[in-house]
Amino acid sequence: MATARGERAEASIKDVARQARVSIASVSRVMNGQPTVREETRNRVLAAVQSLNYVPHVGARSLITQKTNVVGVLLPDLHGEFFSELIRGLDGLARDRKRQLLLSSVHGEAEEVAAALRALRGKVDGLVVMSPHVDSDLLQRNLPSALPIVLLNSPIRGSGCSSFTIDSYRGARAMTRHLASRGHRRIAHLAGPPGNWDAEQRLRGYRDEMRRARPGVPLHVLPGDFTQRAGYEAGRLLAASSDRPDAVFAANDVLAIGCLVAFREAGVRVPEDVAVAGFDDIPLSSLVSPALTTMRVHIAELGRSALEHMMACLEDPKGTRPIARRLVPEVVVRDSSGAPTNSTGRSKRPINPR
Amino acid sequence: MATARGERAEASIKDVARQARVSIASVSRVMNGQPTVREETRNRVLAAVQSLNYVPHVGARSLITQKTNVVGVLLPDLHGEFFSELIRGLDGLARDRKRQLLLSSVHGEAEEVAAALRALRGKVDGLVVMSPHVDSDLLQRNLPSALPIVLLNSPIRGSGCSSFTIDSYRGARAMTRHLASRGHRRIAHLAGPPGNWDAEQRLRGYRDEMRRARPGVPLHVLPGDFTQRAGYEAGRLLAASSDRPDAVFAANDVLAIGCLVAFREAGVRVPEDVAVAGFDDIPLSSLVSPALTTMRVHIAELGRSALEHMMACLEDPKGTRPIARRLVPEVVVRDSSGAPTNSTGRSKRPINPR
DNA sequence: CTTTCGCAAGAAAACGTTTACAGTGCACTC
DNA sequence: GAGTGCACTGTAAACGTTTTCTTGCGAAAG
Repeated sequence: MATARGERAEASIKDVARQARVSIASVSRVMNGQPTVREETRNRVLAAVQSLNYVPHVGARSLITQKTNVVGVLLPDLHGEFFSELIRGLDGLARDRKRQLLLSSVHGEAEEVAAALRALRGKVDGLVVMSPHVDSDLLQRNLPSALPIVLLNSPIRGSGCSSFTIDSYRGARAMTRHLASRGHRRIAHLAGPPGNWDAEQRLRGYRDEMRRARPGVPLHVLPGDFTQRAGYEAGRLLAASSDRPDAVFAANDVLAIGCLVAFREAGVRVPEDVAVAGFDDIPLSSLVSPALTTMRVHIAELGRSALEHMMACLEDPKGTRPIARRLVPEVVVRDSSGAPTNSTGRSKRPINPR
Repeated sequence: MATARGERAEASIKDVARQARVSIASVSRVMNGQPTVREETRNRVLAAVQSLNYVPHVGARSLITQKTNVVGVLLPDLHGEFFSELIRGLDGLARDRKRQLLLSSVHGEAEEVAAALRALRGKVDGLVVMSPHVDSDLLQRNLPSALPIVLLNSPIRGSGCSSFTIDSYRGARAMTRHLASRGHRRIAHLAGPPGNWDAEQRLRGYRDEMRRARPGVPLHVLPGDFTQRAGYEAGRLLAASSDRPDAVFAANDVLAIGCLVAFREAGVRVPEDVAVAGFDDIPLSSLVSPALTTMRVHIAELGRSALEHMMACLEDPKGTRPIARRLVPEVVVRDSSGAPTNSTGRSKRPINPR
């Protein structure tokens, strides 16, 4: 009973074998529930396990079984609700499937990604990688060759890995169209960081749809970087500007919310003076006021299904072919995008039931 | 160059040794940057490494070095900003120190915790455990004996592990005092889940401070469980109730925000009709409107310093003694708790600069 | 009474590393 | 010309498992 912590090294299979007066093979068999062991032997082993407080060393086990039950997750960053939602989705499935997640976050790209990738060899059965900077070559070169990989947000063509992406281009067009349908003419785009795949798709979607729906209206693109601060700065600029646009379509929700805060502080009313829309539908978006119109991405679902596919690959490496799933987000209309042109009622939506 | 993915198994140190015509020992020496190897040999090895795309198998390495460079993190759940902030803090330090995080989340407590703990043996160098249900015995019994452990939020006395906790009791007293100082008399408490250590401390703090600051005023405790939905339900109840309290002190921010939403829907004005306060200061709290008065906990910092202490223990196992750090949260006054009794100005705070 | 079978359990190889130890060759020193 | 020391490299044990063989042995079959 008095097994005070930190007193001695962990017991190994050998210790158990010695104490139970059997071979290590038998201990192993008992631990793995193999039927081919006599009742009496099993009991002796179990008793020894109990008394020594033996716990198998999974690291050693996975060396020989070639399975770790761990999936590596490589993310560019961990700030904000987008990533926490993603992790939530990943973790949900991991837990259901009795697997664990090895988290690795990276900023510096390039060399740092390579190092992180290397540090994962032999520790994971598969990899979920989100590499928003489109450095396919780098990734391609550093990927351990035999490891199943699922890419999030940035397909690498011909790489042989599966990818789960958000159709940012179509999403951006849909949102731009929505804003236009609300009667807004001069729609500005608060862009994401240059080089980011999603950000670029969203910018392109905005451009194309503006040309189609609002031909002649000049494009208005403000630089940003997916942070609330950038949204805030842009919002201040716009609030003070002499020719304020009718609507601001931010490349993600966090930017939009920063913008919202700046507008509130400056006394600019949303949506009366200017409409605002975001992208991602992070949980926060339904809680700010005015509630944010945005593109619903089902972030947690994205993570979950990516991991699900990865597990399928793990169970049947040869039976599964790489897939490229592209999730189409949907417009979620809330208060911030203004009343419909032919109606006056504010949308009254139930709260987001998490 | 045409190293298409998935073509063959990974190269091992033996393959490199064979190709470079040296022993595996020399390869190992080169990989670990030991100086005692001739220039020419080193080059041969390096060339082989390059051509075989060799990456050392960290799993195998850690089997013999007894170091994994991974820290396990056991959390009760992953919902909400509290945990994402915590993970952010943990990950920040992990990244700085070139370590990785192995995430494991648990709900069912008891047997599930034990299983999770076992699944970690040999995969991690240390453990950060958050077990809000006060089941110290269970934890105590299942903890691998030699593993450094840091407990988050729920000290186990005499367990020999370090713990980092929030002083929820003092925090709750401070918040209750604050609400009282704002002139509120009938202060209700929206409690957290029973059995949760922090929730119970907060309830106790509320009770004690009410008795001191508002003797004679009956306590009013509503059951809850740290979810937004529970806050919402409680808010609806209160809004419809005939004797609404002057103020609601929720056991955490998420509850408070749920409550806020219910009040807004019911047309109950905050803080004019009823004040609301939360606990934790999740990032969201400064963004809702009215901005939420709450106890600032510095969640990410908590995670970061817990991990920092753990690393210190890892580097010098004998030199560090278990510590029990108790972080005292501070009142953050925002709009939701009402104007000071002797002033009318709404507090105008800068936005939370993440 | 042999042969055959099947069950239980042990021996040993394997997984991919690190590292203590033992060579090997070579330049010095006496 | 043998001993000494040094710089380098190879051998083999170890880490904690799983798993394939092998072996021992009692029972069923002939």
